Amino acid sequence: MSRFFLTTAIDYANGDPHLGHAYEKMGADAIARYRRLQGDDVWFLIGMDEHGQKVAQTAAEQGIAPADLAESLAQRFQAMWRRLGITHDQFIRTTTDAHRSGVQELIERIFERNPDDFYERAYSGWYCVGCEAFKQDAEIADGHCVLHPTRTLEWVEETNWFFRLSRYQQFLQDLHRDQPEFLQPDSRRNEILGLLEQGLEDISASRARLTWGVPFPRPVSSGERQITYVWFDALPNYWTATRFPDSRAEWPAQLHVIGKDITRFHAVIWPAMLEAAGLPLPERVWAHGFVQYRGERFSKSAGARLDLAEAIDRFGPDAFRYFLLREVPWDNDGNFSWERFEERYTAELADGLGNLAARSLTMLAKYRDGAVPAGNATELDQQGLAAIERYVAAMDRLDLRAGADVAWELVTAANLFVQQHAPWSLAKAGRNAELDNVLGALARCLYRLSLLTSPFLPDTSQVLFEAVGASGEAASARWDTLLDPPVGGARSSVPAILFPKPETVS
RNA sequence: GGCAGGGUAGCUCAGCUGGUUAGAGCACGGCACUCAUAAUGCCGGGGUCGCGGGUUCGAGUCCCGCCCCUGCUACCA
Repeated sequence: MSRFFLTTAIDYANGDPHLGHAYEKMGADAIARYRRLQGDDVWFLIGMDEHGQKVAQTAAEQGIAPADLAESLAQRFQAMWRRLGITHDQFIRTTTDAHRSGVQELIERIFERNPDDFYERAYSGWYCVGCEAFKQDAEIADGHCVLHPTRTLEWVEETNWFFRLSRYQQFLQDLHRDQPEFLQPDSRRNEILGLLEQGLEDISASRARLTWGVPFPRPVSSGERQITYVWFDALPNYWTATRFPDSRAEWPAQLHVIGKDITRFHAVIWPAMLEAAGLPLPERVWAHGFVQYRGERFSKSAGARLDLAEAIDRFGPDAFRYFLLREVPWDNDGNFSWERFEERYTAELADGLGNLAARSLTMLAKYRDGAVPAGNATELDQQGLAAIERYVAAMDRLDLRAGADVAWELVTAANLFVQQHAPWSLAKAGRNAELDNVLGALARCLYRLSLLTSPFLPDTSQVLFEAVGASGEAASARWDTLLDPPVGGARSSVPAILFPKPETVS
């Protein structure tokens, strides 16, 4: 049994959870569930980034304290993750004392081990008083902040702490060249290699004008105390999480699941920080793509057009998880559309897995009164074992879609198996031994499917598991039971329809 | 602009080092079956493989040019 510590990006406490947030959590959760099935000792970390000027501003607009805004959003995010069946073990919040002290400790470690890595330097730029933040060229139009066109931008200089990121260029180039598995998929790795070719600039580690964040542990030479800038506040959460009193996480993490937009921070800045602090690097960073809606990326505004809670309610959390993980490739962008959702729901869930379960379990009830016969191994068992191998290969390389594909190929194989053996004919002819073989094989196949589908359809998986007469939790079943599912002699039952057709619903 | 990756059936995509009539799933049309959520199985229609050249006995697969799409091009979480 090996440890598997995985994380997702912490979500910014500046708005409600939307499809983009949910997609990442569902994918990471599928991986967590798969690793547990494999017998790993999993620790799954999720959380929220609650500092920064935007949070302070949004809170001010709402007339509440930043801490209250963070608290209310943390509740909303956690409620959403419960609704989706996300099985995280820890929910970190960057405003907690443990995180704040952890950040300061990490910074001190760098000061101690590599004193030259932090230095004071003037940072200058166009400062918008309305935003209380420095603006980049892209955010400036006609010499004014695009969000506050009536205000005047000021050219401001401040002295703050810088981190000597440039010193780690060679280290990072070696890392990405020698360990291609560190950052996946390859498309993202290539981008980072290209970026590194251009050379690295040092980055701010503190800011004078920030108000809402972790105090930087050392003052600048003028004596002023500043606030830790985003990189050194947010990224360390993966490490500080392991130091919470109630955490069983152990550094380093095996996997960071992130969105492709923050690849650079995780593939460049974070490894450099860890190296500077003398800490081991995470084993792997996976940058997933985005779910698009009518060709546009999900964001706060797009979230308003597709309400996440309503989308989940339409077919339920299992179907929602399944659809997104099967429709959107985990290494690239994909599209969300109700048309595709309905197609997949009908073809794959209702007519595919759902109907296979219904016909198999009904025949067990009708012909054997629910007593699952042992029977001999059949070609369906062979196909099941072959599917398991391909499933493991796909899931181990984090190809969630391919993993689901394998499970549904087994569904197709089982339907063909039923058609070819026509159990109804065997029953009429009184060919009982043959009928036992067929029904036993179907029960074992459903057992296998219940485990293979559990990362995608956790609730349905459990229903299926119990329906074939297995006892306990599908989620904690031993993986080796897939070789010879322990259902012979068990009592099966016919559950309610797993995936009702839309017209049946209303 | 530079770098990277793509443009293959209505849709989503496979097609390794060039080689028999270009494949899968979904959708669509017909047939069979009845255990099942009119579900399942079988058969079938459907593609100038972005455009134009070139190399070759032979190119979706290699080379050149062009068109289009996507990503990256650092202080946004």
